[in-house]
Amino acid sequence: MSKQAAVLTLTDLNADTPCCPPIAQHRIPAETAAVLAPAFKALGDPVRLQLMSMIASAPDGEICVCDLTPAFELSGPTISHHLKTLREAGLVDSDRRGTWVYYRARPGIMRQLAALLTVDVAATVG
Amino acid sequence: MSKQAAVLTLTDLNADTPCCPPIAQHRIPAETAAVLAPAFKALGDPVRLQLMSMIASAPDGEICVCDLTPAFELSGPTISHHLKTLREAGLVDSDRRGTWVYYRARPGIMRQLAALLTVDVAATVG
DNA sequence: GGACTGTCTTGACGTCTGTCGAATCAAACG
DNA sequence: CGTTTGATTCGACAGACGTCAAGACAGTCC
Repeated sequence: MSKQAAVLTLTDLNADTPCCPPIAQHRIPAETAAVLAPAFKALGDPVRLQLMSMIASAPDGEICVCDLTPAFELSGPTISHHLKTLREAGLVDSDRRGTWVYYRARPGIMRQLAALLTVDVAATVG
Repeated sequence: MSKQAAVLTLTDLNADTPCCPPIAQHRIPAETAAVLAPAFKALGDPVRLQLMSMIASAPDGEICVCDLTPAFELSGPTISHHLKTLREAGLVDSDRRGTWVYYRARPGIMRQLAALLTVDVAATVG
């Protein structure tokens, strides 16, 4: 209900245009924090950070789950669970083609997060 | 003990030189993920993300806890706990001057995290 | 020194998270 | 259609996390 003006959805983060200035420039509003924090949270696990890296750096822009699972000493369900977390955070997209499922990074939101952390050298005073 | 070659400490992240290429370029090793994931994790809470933003965007480069606490509808100990988390993640530094405690952002590690998330436009194929 | 203010630590409680084994779903192949 | 292979979902469990009330600590002012 009510104020939908401040509402920001994960879909918006797909865009290439930055949603917000760096946190070092302006204090971010609670609504923005509520939307972006889950994305950082998803990257806050070593396994997921590696998964994200493997997906984002895949030569063909996508990678099969069958290539991800054996890279860790974890069970299939656990990897699947982490992938679901990345998916729900809007960081990756999945796509079943025949027997195999492929994962692809969504560069838009990654750019958003990177922009948010950008520190202007001039801003660090002197 | 043993292999200290691959060990990466939080102190290293203070430097201005990037510790690693973007995750979209190369798969990051497990050791790097283990060190950087906690920093993302620390930003993975809405309250801490706002705290980090308030600290990083403070006009004087630092901000008093007494200015942070009333900005949230949370108890003092809870804010203190979140600040401790940010401190242990290497994202901020604290400094007591008289009665008040001031927090300051550490731009080095923020640059590291931003660099890690950088997505080269040319890398997104076409 | 004693009282007061501001901040941090401790202890406790409910919730969320990471992990696995077992079961289930989806597609391909006999 | 039954079997096999790959991926996800379900159920369960230990451990971590977010929160607060109460207490402890640091510094100031009288």
